[in-house]
Amino acid sequence: MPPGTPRSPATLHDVAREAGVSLATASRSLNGSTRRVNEEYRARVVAAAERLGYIANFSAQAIAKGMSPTVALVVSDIADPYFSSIASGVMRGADESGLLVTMAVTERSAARELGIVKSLRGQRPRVLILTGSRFLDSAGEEEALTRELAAYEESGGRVVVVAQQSLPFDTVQMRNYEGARDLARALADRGNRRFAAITGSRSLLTSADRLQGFRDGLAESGIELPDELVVAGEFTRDGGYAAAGELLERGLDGVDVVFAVSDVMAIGTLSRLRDAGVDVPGRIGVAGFDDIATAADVTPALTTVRLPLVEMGRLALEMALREREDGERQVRTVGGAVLLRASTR
Amino acid sequence: MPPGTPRSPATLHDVAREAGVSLATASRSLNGSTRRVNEEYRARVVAAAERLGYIANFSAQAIAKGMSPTVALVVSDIADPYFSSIASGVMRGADESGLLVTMAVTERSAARELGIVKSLRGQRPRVLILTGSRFLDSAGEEEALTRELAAYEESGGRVVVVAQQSLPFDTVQMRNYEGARDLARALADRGNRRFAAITGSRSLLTSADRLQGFRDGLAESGIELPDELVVAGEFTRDGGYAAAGELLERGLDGVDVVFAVSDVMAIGTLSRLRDAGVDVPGRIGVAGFDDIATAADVTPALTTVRLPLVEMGRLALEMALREREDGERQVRTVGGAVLLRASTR
DNA sequence: GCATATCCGGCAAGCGCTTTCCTTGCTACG
DNA sequence: CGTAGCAAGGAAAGCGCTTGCCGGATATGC
Repeated sequence: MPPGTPRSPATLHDVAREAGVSLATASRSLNGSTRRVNEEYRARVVAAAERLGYIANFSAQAIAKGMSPTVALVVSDIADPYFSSIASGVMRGADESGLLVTMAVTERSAARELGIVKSLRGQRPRVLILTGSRFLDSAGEEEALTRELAAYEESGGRVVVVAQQSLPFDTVQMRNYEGARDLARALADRGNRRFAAITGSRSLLTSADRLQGFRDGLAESGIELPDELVVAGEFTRDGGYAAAGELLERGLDGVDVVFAVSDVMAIGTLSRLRDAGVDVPGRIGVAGFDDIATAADVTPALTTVRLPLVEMGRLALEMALREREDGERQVRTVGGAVLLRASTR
Repeated sequence: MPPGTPRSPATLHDVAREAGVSLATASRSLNGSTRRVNEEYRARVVAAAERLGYIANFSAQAIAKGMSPTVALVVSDIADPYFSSIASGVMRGADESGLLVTMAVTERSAARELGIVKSLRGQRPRVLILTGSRFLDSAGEEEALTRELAAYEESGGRVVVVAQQSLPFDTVQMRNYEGARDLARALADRGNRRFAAITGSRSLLTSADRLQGFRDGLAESGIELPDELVVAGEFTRDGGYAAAGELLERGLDGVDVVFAVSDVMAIGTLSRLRDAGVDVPGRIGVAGFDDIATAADVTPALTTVRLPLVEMGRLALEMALREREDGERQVRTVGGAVLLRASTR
């Protein structure tokens, strides 16, 4: 055999031969089974496996068992701290359960999301976790996605969606509306009177809910959020930066606080205001939503609504792994805690 | 069949039957092959697949081909923006090449890293990308890891390590030493004279290189970095925060700039100083390394050394996918550009 | 002491694909 | 018109593993 020829890794077959037992016994010894195997054999097999550096071929196991020990995770953008925190929770949980995580990125496109789900299904993962907001206006894709996910569950998989109440599957849901409303109340209580808002695309559910909550919270104090002071941008740092610029052009005189529907956007806003030489919170305050890790580290520290992102990821996985009681859809809701920090007064 | 029975997804077999062709023809039509198949048949197969919602079973393909169309990515911590940026680049590249990404987290433990690599090998991925710094003092694990990786390459896989010059595999390397040296020069040129430093664990290669580069850069201007002003902490935001506290206790009088060996640590430092009421950069400046996304968004904006993180991830994957010319080890080096921002004077 | 139950190896049949090899039906050429 | 050459479909042999079933050996009951 010429050097450089891929020497394939030891197979179970090799191990069985080396240990002088049958394939079946080797399999049962190494990879778990309901059946017990005599300790003496077991030891021999384990030793042989060790000697040969045997590592079970997941694909083969997957195919023999009809399902692979992996969880598929779909996020909008892994570089976004919101998603990377959730992913972190999922991965930690997966590790504890001996599952591999395969991840894919939608780049916030409903079409890509659908394609990704289809291709992930090719893996026959045990669990599929979907995070990232639904769009109000992508009904076509959404229906196709629902069909795809339903078919996947039908074939024995489990899907959990994080933060998208609109899909008929197990859900980890966050109180977007309530959190934003509480934030508005807290801000109003502190004497802030005029507000502006920066939202994601109007069709983004999460964004819309938060905005509505904020609006309603203000309304309780008789405060109105004027439409001309609500500007939409991409649901990213740069989107926040750009939207803040737009707001600046429209004139922010007399506005006490700008509410951005996510921390990432709020941080963009903060930067835009800083670049314009606007003092925060002296001249104007900024508030966000999510409490991503850096929210506490920007200056001034960002007022926001804390979401337990890492735990949400973990929770999603737990729900997926739990035996379903009675075919009922599970919905777990996590709340947000208002965190008043230095970026508002 | 009672409802709720997992109805397994359509197999290639089903498609072949539906289309009235053989398994072989169906396979060749759908999943690519060197052999051509008559257009009429092809169309029939494709139509049948569409009708049945057929999705190829990756595991089965993997097992038949001996290798699965996935790239395994190992990072220290996905919630860390440094890693999530690299991961983002890898995932984008993978998507373009039709590969799935499976990811695992070492939590900065060499032992866990080894375990993870072993378990990932079970997937028989085409590519394995390792990011995260090596440790100087984990020789045992490192040797075992090298053996494991070598065996993996032997069996046809490709490994690329990012930022760890010490492993004998294809490498995307960054100029840690030079970047830090250039930063030191730039800072000294601007008239800064007294420095302190915050590093990761002393045994962390990346950290050590950056510190040494910084030292040597200062030395060119005849400036010394006193040992008592170098404090080590965890390679995280909290580590930076804690280390800065330690530095504060030791007394920072007269120090012009604190250099933290990573932006994440620098941001912790910034927060610690802010909490202590120390004006940055008025009383003291802070500099980091990496240029993670938020570096520009903290206030004051962080002086740092820019590394093209996303591109590094993408590059790593490209290298792995490129045919190896002649068994030679490839090393690609990316440089860092000094970015003087508001956090230093 | 015999029948029955229990334990545990091993055999072999898959799991869903790819790919080699065989076969058939053409085209091309002398 | 005969034969070599080629294109393309199909049969079947795996790929590495799990697991239902069989059967020999040992334990248990009357």
